[in-house]
Amino acid sequence: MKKYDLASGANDEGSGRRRQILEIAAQLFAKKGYRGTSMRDIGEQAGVLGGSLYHHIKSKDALFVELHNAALDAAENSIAHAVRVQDEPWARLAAACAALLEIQLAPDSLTMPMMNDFREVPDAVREQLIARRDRFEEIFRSLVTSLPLPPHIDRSIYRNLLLSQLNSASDWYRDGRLSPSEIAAQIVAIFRRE
Amino acid sequence: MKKYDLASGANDEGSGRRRQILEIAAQLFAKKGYRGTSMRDIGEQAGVLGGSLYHHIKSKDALFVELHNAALDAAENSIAHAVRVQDEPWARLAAACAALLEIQLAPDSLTMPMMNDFREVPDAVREQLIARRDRFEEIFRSLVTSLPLPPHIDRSIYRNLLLSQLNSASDWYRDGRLSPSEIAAQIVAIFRRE
DNA sequence: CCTACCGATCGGTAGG
DNA sequence: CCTACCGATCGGTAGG
Repeated sequence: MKKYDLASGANDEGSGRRRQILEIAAQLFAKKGYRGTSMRDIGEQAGVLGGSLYHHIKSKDALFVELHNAALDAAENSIAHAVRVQDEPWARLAAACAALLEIQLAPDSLTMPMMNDFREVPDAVREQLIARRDRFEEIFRSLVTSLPLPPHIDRSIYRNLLLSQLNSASDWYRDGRLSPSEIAAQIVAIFRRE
Repeated sequence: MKKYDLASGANDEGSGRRRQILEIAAQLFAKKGYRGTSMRDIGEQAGVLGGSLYHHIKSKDALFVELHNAALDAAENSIAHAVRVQDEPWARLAAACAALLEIQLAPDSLTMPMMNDFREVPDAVREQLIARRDRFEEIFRSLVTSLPLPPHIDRSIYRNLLLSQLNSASDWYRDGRLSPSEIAAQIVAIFRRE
């Protein structure tokens, strides 16, 4: 328990510093990727040398996994809350998409690096990431199952297409034009096919 | 001219070897990413030491850019050919999607690494990649412009969604179940909204 | 294509 | 949190 609880801890002084470091790391990982971000980069942003970070974290790998899990935890909570107040299947899906996109597209958020760049990560890390992501995707499996879709639509493909849509939105999104929830509305309008 | 012509060259002996190295590099970059692939990795697959590769290529950066451009050249050619025999706007889009997916999902192809992991690449490389990709996307801009879409659909968003769909298909695609063209049909069925 | 090497950078640690 | 360092690995090169 509280394995991925970034907000609080037994020791408030140490935890504030730790959380600050996690936020910096999340931003750098999101911007430069796992391999493109060195511990010295993170230290520089935090105002310390790279080696000093190891007082707060165990390893670069563990840091990355923790951030990834925290992001998915936050997304799950936000989605569960958004879906709870909706009854109609399409409305539930729309609420989930908007909640996820809101998190994915938030700048400077702890929850940004829900990454797809599983390629550049060590094997041991990738296994953990994939296991967590698979659990996360269960939410969408269930939401898609409830949808009244024509029989010629493959729901497995449909779900994967929808998820990759939501995950890669940050690749092309530039804020100013449309808000995350407007993007979500466009996605659902397409996927709703009406 | 013939800057990205991987198939032929003035010297057939040297070119065969070079092409082999490019194919190996493409597979490794696609699997492990730019930073996750070392010149020594590529050399190992080719049966030589890393340093020996520099007889055939100028630098890792140049190699990566060349592969990326070659992939987009091949995709453009394939798409242009597939679209040419179609008249109806939706049929043209469907043909383009199928052609692109066929390339994206082909295993062990030179043309695989049409990547999204622009994050982990040096700035100078990323600029070239993005410039080439923007040119590539013009095809889809034109295809989407011709589509009879309801007015509440934003065509810019629509195009980005479609492209990110096609680009990230390789993340979740597992062959055996559906063929690339069947995936393309599913995508178009959704985006066609009918 | 290899030997032999370069300067740089990496994740991480000991000891204070 | 720093100093000082480790072994490993990186892209790349000279010279043959």
